Formats: sequence, C-alpha cells, structure tokens
Amino acid sequence: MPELPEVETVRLGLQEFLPGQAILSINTDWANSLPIADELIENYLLNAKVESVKRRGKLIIMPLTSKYSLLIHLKMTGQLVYRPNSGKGFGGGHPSDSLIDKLPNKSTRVTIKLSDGILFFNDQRKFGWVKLEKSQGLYRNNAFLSKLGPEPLEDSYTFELFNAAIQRHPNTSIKAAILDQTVLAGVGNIYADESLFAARIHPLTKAGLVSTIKLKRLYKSIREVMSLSISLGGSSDRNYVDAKGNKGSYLKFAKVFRKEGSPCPECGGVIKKIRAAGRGTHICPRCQKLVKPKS
DNA sequence: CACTTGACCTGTCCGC
DNA sequence: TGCGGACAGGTCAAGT
Repeated sequence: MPELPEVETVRLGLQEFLPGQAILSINTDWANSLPIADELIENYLLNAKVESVKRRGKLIIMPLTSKYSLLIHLKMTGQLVYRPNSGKGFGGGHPSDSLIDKLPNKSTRVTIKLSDGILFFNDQRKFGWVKLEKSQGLYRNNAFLSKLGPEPLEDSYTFELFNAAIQRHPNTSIKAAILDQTVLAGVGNIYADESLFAARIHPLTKAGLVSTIKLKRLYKSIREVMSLSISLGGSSDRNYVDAKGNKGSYLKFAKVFRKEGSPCPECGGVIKKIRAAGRGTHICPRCQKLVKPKS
C-alpha cells in the first residue's frame, strides 16, 4: 500500500530518468486505469515531454510541456516501473531476475513508451489510475488536491498546523484523524500504526482526548517514521516496488505493523491486532492505553 | 454536518 | 485437493 514514503521513493527514481523524455505512445487494456479521452491523449499527451516528476501526498504529478500534467495514483497495489531502452539509464545493470525484464505482466494496466525507455503502470487490484489534467490551477481545481492537507515532511510543517487540524476532528479516533488526507497528506495504515505506537497513543482514543504532550510526540513520530522509511526505500508489504523494480526494507524496522503475536520491542508484552478506522490496526496494549472520556 | 461504512478489484490464506 | 469466504486498505460515494 504505497503511502508517502513509497510514493516519494518512486518519484525519486523516476525523476532520475524521465525529465526531457517525450511520450511516444500510451496503451491500456483496462479503461478504468486510464480515464483520459482520446482527444486529450492525442492533443496534450502524445509528443509532449516530461518536465519533472513531483509528488503531493500519495499522488505523483508530472508536468508536461503541453501545459497538461499526468497524475498517477498507485492506491493499494500500484507500481510505476521504468525500463530503459538498452544502453540508457541504470548503467551497471540490475539483477538478471529483475521484475523489469518480465514486463509487461498480467498486472500491467498502462504502458507508456518514452523516447529512451518504457514506463509500466502495474496494478493488481485496478484501484489506481493515470489521469491528465491542465497544469494551470491544478492544485486549486483538482477535487482531491484542493482539499489535501499539508506535506508533513516540509520544514514549514509545524506542530501548530498539525494540532489545529487534529482539533477540527475531536470526536473521531486519532487513527482516523491522521489517516484523513485533509488533515495531513500521505499517512496510510502502516505509518499510522507505527507513529501511534512510537507516541504511545491508543488508536481508538478520540482525537480531542489526546493530550498536548502526546500530540507533540505524534507530530514528531509521524515525521521520523516516514523520513526513516524514505531512507530505506519504503515498505514492501506485498506488491510495492520502486521505479527500478526494487523492494523497500522499512518493514524490517517496523515495531508493530503485522507483528501481532510477537513481543513488544519496548515492554515485552504481546502485540495485538484490533480494528480501528475500518482497518486492521496493530498495537501494544500495554504501551498504548485507551483514554476514555470522563463520564 | 460529522462520522462510518460500502464499493471498487484481485490474489492469498484459512477452515471445512 | 477444492471451494467459499474473509481479508488486505486508498479514496470516493452513500448511508446513518
């Protein structure tokens, strides 16, 4: 499930290779993965060049020379893998059993031919998509982008911003609050569980009942956990790979996610799996006590 | 209006 | 071994 660190890792990989390349063709075998009218593809996608590869929350954004931007959301099982034409990029090669030598595969939904290589959008569960929108006013006009909360890893992201957004949702669980992309951008299930554990907060605690001290810890742990994951190439749970087809290693360092039944690394208690915000949720019941409202 | 649940999909795993 | 059902969880739409 690509979250901010996984999408950022993909972005960093693509940024190395795509800028300056022209889009020669685009094809799909699953129309929902590529909801772009033929006319727009013809006029604003084909022969346009990629200017850069950006990210906002979990969304990849590629401004093109046509004044339109490609938007790509990986959702749950999306992969965005680049294979250079022979002799270009990756110099030094990659393992011979690499994913990129076996593309397209049965999960390939969209194939984009570029001047120097091919970009494959694979998506087992077909939740993700590739869209094309006008670059002008994109962040204001796009329904998702216009509501998206701040980028948590930017220097300008302060505790005051985090706290004010959390306090707007006092009656929802703290886990639902940090998963809410309008509160802050980029947190998904893995980093929600890991950062709540690091801050010693029970995920079902109502957001309005989390003390300021614990909220400060949470603000810090969200940033630390996601920064660490980016440095490790993200989390490869089932599907995730980066732009070169490589897996990330963050989950080796995860303390509670998918660790039910194992001892808590802090107190030795048994990690449990519960349900919170409609998702599988991993906690140490000893380290993360539920705060109940005063009756 | 605030919040929760279901739909979108496919592959894997578990129990019978 | 086969089969049905639960489960995985990002986002939007529908429901409470």
